[in-house]
Amino acid sequence: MSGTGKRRSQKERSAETSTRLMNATIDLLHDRGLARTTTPEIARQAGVSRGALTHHFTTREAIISVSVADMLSKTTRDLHRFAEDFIARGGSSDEIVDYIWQMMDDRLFYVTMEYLPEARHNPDFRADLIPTVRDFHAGLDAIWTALAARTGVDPDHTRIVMNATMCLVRGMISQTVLRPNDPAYYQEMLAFWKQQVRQQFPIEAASAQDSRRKAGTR
Amino acid sequence: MSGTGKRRSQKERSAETSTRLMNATIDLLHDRGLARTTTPEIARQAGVSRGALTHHFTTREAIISVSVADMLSKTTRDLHRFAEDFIARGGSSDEIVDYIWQMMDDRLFYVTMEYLPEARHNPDFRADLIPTVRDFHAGLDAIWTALAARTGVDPDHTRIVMNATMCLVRGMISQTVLRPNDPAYYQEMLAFWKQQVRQQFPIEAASAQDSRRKAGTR
DNA sequence: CATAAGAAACATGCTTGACTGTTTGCAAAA
DNA sequence: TTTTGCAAACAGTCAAGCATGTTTCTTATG
Repeated sequence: MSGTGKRRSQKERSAETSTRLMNATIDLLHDRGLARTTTPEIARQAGVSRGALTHHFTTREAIISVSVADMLSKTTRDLHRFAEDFIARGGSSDEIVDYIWQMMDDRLFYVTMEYLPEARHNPDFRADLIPTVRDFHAGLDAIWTALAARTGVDPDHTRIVMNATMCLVRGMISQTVLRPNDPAYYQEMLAFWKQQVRQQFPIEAASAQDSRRKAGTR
Repeated sequence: MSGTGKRRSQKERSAETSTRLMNATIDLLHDRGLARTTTPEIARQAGVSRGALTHHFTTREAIISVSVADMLSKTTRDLHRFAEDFIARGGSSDEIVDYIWQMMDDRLFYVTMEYLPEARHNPDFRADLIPTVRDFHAGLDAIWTALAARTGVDPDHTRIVMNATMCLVRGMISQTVLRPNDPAYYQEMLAFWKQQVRQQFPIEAASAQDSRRKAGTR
């Protein structure tokens, strides 16, 4: 695939196998659930032997934990990129809500729903995750803090709105499980929420001229 | 416990064993998670033999499905009782938010988080649950519809606020897994949300004299 | 009302299958 | 040649489902 030639260094081989295994793990978590994400299944999905898996990851819990942390840190990188861009051009609160929804709906929270119960009952697993989750929230903070500074809104209040937004979106994605195939329902709720958030940042007309939206809302 | 060698009818025996098994199942789901809710463990927790379990429930999936449905329908009954009372005395929107939070935080959504991933990947299991969930939402509707009628707010808009409230609370409970031991955080967010909801039902100061008990729902 | 037949509730043990962690074997890179 | 990356076989565990045995209740009948 991406191999520049036939000869690859050990590091290259190792890195590619690890990556394949981690990607396979996330794919399986998303597509088939944690219970069905077994080590033989991961190896099959990654196209390597189970021996290769045990060579790179000592235990099932380890590969899952590492894969999830990897996914989260990638998402955090994206988040920081978005934050930079958002700050540079002075984006709207609507955009933030849309971005968060897209991000969470694009596998992130579905995968989260898979490991969250395990994290609740397994202290080691939970301890592994918490630092990564903290980084992720720092990325979120960067965005909302910028919005707060620009609109002169109390940062503490902004943080509440931010967290409420995250919770709302989490709950919405949860609901898709038992209420699927109803995009209009979720778009309507998002529209309502965007309006609520707008009310929290009233002076936003400052940079109203560049209200070009990338993500079309309904 | 209660029956010390007393002669009980078959139906009584059967019913008690079933109940014990279903309660044990919910307890285990909450305390140890779906993966650890095995049939031997359920039997042990219920204080009956595994044979008794297989006698009453053909398969593991069955006992879990039935137990969850039972829990949901109990919650729905409570909800209807609350609705009746709420309508009778013309309660406030704050009360609804508090009630929902209490209800969800009191095991309901923790247990839900356990089976939701399974429901996502298992169509039979999901199909079993959907009708019960629909009943539950009907109970919710009863409350909010009463509030809408009293305050003269558009029912469709009210439904959006209701659903947003449910989603918010779901997301909040999800967050408790990786952000535990911070009740102030959640109370602050609830306070914010109660204020938002209040704004949606502005005329609420009116007294509760014109609330009729019978004519409301159904 | 006594009791025996039968049904329902419950208990115990066995079989199968699958998964996890480990060890041994082997080829390619260093 | 040594080390590293990977493959394949192995051993231990445990749950799920099933089948057969045992107790408790119900009821039909004399």
